[in-house]
Amino acid sequence: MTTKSERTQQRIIDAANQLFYRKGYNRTSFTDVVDEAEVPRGNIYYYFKTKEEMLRAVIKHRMETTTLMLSEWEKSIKNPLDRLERFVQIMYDSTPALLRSGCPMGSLNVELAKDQPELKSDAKQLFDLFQQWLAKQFAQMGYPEEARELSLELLARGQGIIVIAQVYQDPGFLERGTKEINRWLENLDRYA
Amino acid sequence: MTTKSERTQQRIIDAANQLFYRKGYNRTSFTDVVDEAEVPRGNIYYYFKTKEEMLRAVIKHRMETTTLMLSEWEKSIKNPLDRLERFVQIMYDSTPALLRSGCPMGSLNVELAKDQPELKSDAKQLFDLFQQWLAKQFAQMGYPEEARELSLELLARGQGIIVIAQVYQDPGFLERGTKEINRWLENLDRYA
DNA sequence: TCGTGGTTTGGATTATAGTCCTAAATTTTC
DNA sequence: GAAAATTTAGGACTATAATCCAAACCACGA
Repeated sequence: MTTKSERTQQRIIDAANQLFYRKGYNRTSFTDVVDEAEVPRGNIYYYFKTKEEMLRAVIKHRMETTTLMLSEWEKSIKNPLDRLERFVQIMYDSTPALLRSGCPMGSLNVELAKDQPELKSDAKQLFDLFQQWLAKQFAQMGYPEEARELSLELLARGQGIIVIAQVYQDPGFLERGTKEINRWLENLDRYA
Repeated sequence: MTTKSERTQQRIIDAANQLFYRKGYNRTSFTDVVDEAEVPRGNIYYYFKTKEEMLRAVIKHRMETTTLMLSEWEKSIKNPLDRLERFVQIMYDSTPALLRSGCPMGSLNVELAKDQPELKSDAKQLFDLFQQWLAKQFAQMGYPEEARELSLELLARGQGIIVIAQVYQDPGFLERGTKEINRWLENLDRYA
């Protein structure tokens, strides 16, 4: 059972998570978070002394939900190809959000890579998490040597497609892009 | 011959251009620009009343230098394949800057796409400029129908590679990525 | 019941950002 | 070379951000 205080903290994290995604980390103010979470102004400092602390909590939260998601995929999907395609599918499923705010992981990293090295290294963990999971799938598919490189290539393809789809507000590009990735994955699987 | 005032304005634009790239638009303050350009605090407002105006001037400046660069490539390089590969080469040549601050065009668009729609549409022009030039080359190469799609795909590949190379601080990934793009372009050319 | 630690408030405080103003200096124009 | 326009210069002003504080509140065990 969760205490009221825990629930408040979670509300703050959820609000910050959303705002950091929609507005970016630097353009999100404490006031924004306080309003969104419906927490009285001063109270937020009881939970997070600084904005950086808040970001770390948000990243931790994303790490947890992502870890859960990936392990569920691993449990419910037996075939590595299908798992990789499941990954591609969340891209497609998230079209509206991606067109509006870009990739939550990519845009955060791009933002923090500018001049905020400590925070950047925190955000990078999110990439690591996906990268390692993807590499595992490629390895199981029959590419143990190339697994890391293939996982990076898959991530790069995803990032590129999302950036362009967002710039041109073009859901079709995202759709064609994900289909093309699937073709590539299926070929890899076939000739493994 | 340029007047002193014109040179001052240019110094401001250059300083802002660099800072927007290195620190991002939102995290760059007037104070930063003033310091970098070595212009007295109040003077900058004689040239740019608002920060947005300054960004627009920076984008205009980038548009001009890019236009010049592309038209010079067009003049000095006859073959569309070679022109496309010249484009890929600036990516490779810019490795240190890309690892530090990402793609100047991509990161600006990603930043402004969050919640700053008017500025975003200005930044998009930079993509349009490259996109149209690239499409022209693909058309000349023998793909008039697919030119736009191919140009978007080339841009997407570039963006993806840069993001991943930056996240992992991996110049090798950038090098392998650009080589792979060249292979792709050469195949397109061969079977046009 | 009381008190003590955790929690809640809202406003106060400080820093920084963006913007404006006005007077002096300089350049341009006649 | 004087008047007019442009440019310089530094500080003042306002808004907004992050952060802090101290009093009030509440829950629960002694």
